[in-house]
Amino acid sequence: MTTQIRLLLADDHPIVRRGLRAVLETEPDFTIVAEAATAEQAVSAAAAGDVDVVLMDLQFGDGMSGDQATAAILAQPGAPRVLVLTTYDSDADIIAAVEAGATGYLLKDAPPDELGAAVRAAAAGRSALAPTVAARLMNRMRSPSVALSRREIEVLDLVGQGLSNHDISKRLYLSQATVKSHLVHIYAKLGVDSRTAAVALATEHGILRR
Amino acid sequence: MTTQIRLLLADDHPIVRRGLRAVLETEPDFTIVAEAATAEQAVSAAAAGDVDVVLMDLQFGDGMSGDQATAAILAQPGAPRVLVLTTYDSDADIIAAVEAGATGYLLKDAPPDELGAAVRAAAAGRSALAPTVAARLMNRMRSPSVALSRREIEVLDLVGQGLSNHDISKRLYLSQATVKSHLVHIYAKLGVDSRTAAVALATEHGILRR
DNA sequence: GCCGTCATCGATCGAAAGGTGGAGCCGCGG
DNA sequence: CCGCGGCTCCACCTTTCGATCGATGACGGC
Repeated sequence: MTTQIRLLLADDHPIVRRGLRAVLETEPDFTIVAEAATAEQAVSAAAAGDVDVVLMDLQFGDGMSGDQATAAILAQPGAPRVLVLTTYDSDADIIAAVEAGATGYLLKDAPPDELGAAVRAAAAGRSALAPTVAARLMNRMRSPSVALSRREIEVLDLVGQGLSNHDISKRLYLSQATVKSHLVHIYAKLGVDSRTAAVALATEHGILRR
Repeated sequence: MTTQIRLLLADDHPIVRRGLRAVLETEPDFTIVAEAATAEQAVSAAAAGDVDVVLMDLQFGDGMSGDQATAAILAQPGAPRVLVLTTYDSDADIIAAVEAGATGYLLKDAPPDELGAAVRAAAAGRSALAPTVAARLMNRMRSPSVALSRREIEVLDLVGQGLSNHDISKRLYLSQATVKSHLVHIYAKLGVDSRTAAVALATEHGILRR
């Protein structure tokens, strides 16, 4: 017989927690030891120690985000595995979660049996990725990793807010020449030739927050 | 004693349906008569007739959207009430649902007891709005409703994808003059003076999809 | 010390975008 | 019927942006 897998559910939606509980409790080898409605609660519950796998949502209403909580949990000795379970699959979310050390990444529209399989995989240290997520990761590996510098992101963010070069130069205490220079570098790195295209691509790739 | 309230759950996430079922079945006067995993299923299930309240998600993976399904359901004689239950609260989603004739609008992070109260309110024909949703509606009433025409939205959408005026004119089989003309009107309606600012504002207000 | 990256600034020039004003067509409703 | 709003187009002008050169200093790794 297999050993029991002890689970922690971290999601800010009570309804989702109830649904997960209903789905997972039908499996005899799963035990739900705790629930967390905030990322902070998840971190302290995981620190208590008697957890094998954390089912972690990425979006919490306020406070710490799911990927931050994931990193905090995994930073502790004897940390459990973290299986990210979220509604949508933006590039930024995925890479943030993977970088934080998540063992797997599932979407909430996954069928229940797939969920159980992913939990067992995570408990065994194997990674479980939803197909669309895997595809996105491959995509990211193939494309030359677009690494903008901090300053460039700062400029591009203001561009995305609709500011002109002149506005940006005042906001950042720069000359317009510098702003333009940053933009030239940004365009080169992203392979585009206009501010709107740069913003569109950066948003799509999760470099910018909406 | 009160009469039974017959419910239809429409959500593409199995986990959410399980959670809703778990939460709502504890109420003695609720009966869940059907579930729907797509908007189309929801429409046909509601057409069957033995439903009082539909709990409707707005985001479905593909096919018909929740607000379209809401409109389709309410178009039929003897239609049930539709209570929208969704994860997030963009302006566009809210107005689309309200215009489609939804009786109430709840967020999934609502506590379970609030959900029960909203269902009873909907069954009685009273409307139930989450506080943040109500606030947004008030906000929209106050601010001059920024109604862009279909063509203007089409143009603005392409602008948001990073296309130049020339690209847009070719894509829509227009002259650049026409594109510029649409943009001038867009800027006037939104109170901005650049394409990036227009895209930023429109995205923020939910006029554009990300 | 040298090299690469980042950040800063400058000048110039053509292209794109924005501002202004006008015009014709069509459908819908008072 | 006639006005109004949406959609289409045109011309002219100003401003902004992007492209292409260039340059300097700071910082860190090899």
